Order: sequence, then C-alpha cells, then structure tokens
Amino acid sequence: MAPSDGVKQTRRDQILDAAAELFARHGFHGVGIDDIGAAVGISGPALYRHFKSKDAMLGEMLTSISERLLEGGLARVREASDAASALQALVRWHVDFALDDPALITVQMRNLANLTDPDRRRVRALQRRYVEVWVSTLQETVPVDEPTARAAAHAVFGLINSTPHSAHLDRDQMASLLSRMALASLTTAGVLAIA
Amino acid sequence: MAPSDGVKQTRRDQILDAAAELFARHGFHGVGIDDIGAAVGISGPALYRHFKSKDAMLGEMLTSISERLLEGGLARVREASDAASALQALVRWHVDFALDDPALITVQMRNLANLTDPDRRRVRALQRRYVEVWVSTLQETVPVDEPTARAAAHAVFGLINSTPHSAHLDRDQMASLLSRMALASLTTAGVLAIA
DNA sequence: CCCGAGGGTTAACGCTCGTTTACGCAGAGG
DNA sequence: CCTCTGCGTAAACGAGCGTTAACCCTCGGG
Repeated sequence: MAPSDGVKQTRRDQILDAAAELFARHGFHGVGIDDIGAAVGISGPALYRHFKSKDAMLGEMLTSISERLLEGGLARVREASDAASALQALVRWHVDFALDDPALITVQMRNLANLTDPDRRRVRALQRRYVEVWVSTLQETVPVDEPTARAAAHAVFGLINSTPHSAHLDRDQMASLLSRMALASLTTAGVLAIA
Repeated sequence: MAPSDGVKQTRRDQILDAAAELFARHGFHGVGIDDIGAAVGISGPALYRHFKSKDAMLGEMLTSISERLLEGGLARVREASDAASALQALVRWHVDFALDDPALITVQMRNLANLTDPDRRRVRALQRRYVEVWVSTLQETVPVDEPTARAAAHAVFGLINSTPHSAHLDRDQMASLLSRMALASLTTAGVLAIA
C-alpha cells in the first residue's frame, strides 16, 4: 500500500517494502526468506544478492524509518514560527507518517527486539533524539517537568501509532481525529495532579 | 513483576507469568521452550505436563487477558452511576490493568498474529466486545458517530498501552497522567472537523 | 505394602529455515 | 568476440527448536 510513489524503485527498496508489509502482518520470525522473495517475484536465496542477511534487512528498515522520522520532525520544528505551532506541526507530521506508512510504523513498534545489538543501539539513539524534539517542544508550550513530558510523548506515539489497528475511517477523517486527540492529550499533560 | 499477589500460585500460573514476561521482552518466536522452563526452575519439556503445546500457552494467556479486560470493563460500567463516570471508570480500569500487568498488555498488543486460528477468533471476539463497551459508553458521553468512536477507542488503547515503553515516572504519577490524557483526548473526539 | 498418578529428567527425532554453494545466463564494454 | 558483472535459480547444509519417548522418583490412599 505504501509504495507506488515513484515509477521505478530500485530492487532493494521494492524488497524492503514487501518485507515491511510481511513483518508488520506476521512478525519478523513469522516471515521466511522465501516468503519475502515470493512477494517480489523472485524466490528465496536471491535476496542475498541485495542484502547480507535477514537481520540486515530489518536493520536497514528500522534505521531508515527512525532517520526519516527524526529528520522530518526536526524540519517541521525548524520551519515553525512559534512553539505552539511547532507542536501542531510535529503532531501532523507523525500522524501523516503513520497513516501513509502503517506497515513501517507497525514494524518499528513491534520488532525492535529482533534487531542485532549494534543495530538496536543505532535505532534507539535515533528514537531518543526524536523523543527529545518532542519533549523540548512540549516544554516550551505547556508547563510540565521533563520526565512527565517524556512519558506524555511516548503516550502520544502510542495513540497515533494505533492507526494500523483501526482504519475504519477514511484517511482525512482519521488524520483529523488523531491530531485533535493528540493535541488535546498533550495540552492536558501539564496539569498538576491533586489526588 | 506482576505476580507476587497471593502466596501460592499453581504451577500453571507460575509458568504463564514467566512466559508472559519472556514473550513481552523477546516476542513469541524469540523465546524457546527451554527458556520458559528455566525461568521457573524446571527444564524444557517438563512444560508438556502442564500445557499441550507452546501455542496453547499463548492461547490460554491471551484469552485470559481478554476475558479479564472485558469482565472488568463491564463491571466498572455496571457500577457507575452515570455515563460520564462510567467513562472515567473505564479509563481508570484500563490504566490500572496496563500499569499492573505491563507484560500481559505487551503480549496482547504484539502477539495476536502468533495465535492459532481458533484461538485468534476467540480472542478477537472478546476484544470486539470490549471495544463495544467503550464505544457505547463514549457515545453516551459525547456526541460522536460510531466509527469515530471506535477509532477513538483504539487510539486511547494505544495511548494507555504505551506504558511499558516509558516507566520513568512512579506508578501513581503515571496513572494520573495517562488517565488525564486519555479523558482529554476522548472528550475531544466528538468535535466536528472543519478543514 | 504397594501402586498409580503427578511431575520431573535426558535423549532423540524431525522439521523449519537462514545461509552457502555451484551453476546459468543476459548484456554492456573494451 | 569474449569476458566480467549483476542477478537469478535449485540443491544441499546445519543449526535451532518444538515435540515425543523412555525412564525415574515421590507420595497419598486403599
């Protein structure tokens, strides 16, 4: 669903897209090398002409997602005029990403544990930086301490990333709903808890 | 983390708890039968004295979670005086569940695809009924059409279930934060989208 | 006293699956 | 012309792992 942008993607990207779809649906270990091959019309070990190993495929997939997320987030914040609109732009960015690439989002949420140690370190580092973008933007918008802001950011990611499991609304309605819910929950995050 | 309630759980439950923890951390296929055995002090195939198969363990685990969630949700709604407090009670219930049993919540979110077909049908049926409890309660509280309410419910589950990935706050602060964010996002779900 | 059920053990089987190997074949370029 | 490179195939290997088999010990009750 996600591909079909350009006309000719390289074979690598074609494989990566197919693999993402499969990993999202069946989990990393639930998908065989032959399944991935079949999904792009070649069969089995031919994938080793393009990737060093199955782990390498997941590694490249997840680092690429994390890089795109971080880069896009930074860009949105940079282009925003004030903190409040920066937060809105961040929400919008993440929502668009999740709606346009549900498979990638699902894989990133569910299959971090299947990475090799060095790959996992790289991805986590990127994710941490992305979270920091949210934390600092949130703290400029509402009064909230840093640990709470971090937890709130994670919670909003969970909210937005839930999108692959619903999908009964059309894209624009879903984008609007998720954005409003995300912003509402974020602006409430700073309220002091009494009881 | 989750066990330690009573004094003597049956061996079955002890195994199920250990397996849940492992499945949550490494994924269903990432955990061997020997790992589960080792986690409870026995080794390997001894588990087959208590469960028919590894799949059966996951099946029993997930149906039990889904039953507990549904049952608890129904009870909270039943005991509430009006719709608004019923919604609050639902949020509170789900938040408590997620905070007290993060491993179970994680497994339920991530490992539905690893169930056998009959087990998956059972679990999905239970989950659907649970969602319906939320949907009808939400519709009695704020003006919102049914598909939107369903999507909002899924989104809030994602928000609350994000808890295993944060955990930098203590339990009560986390419960308060998640409850407030969930309620804020839910009450905003009904607003009409202009653009 | 014994014996059957409950719950363990280790060894072995067999299948799945990632990876390697050996091979083939188009086609661009010197 | 021919050879090197890119990309594909099918077959074989080898490790991991779920499951089963065969065997053993310990109690509680007739």
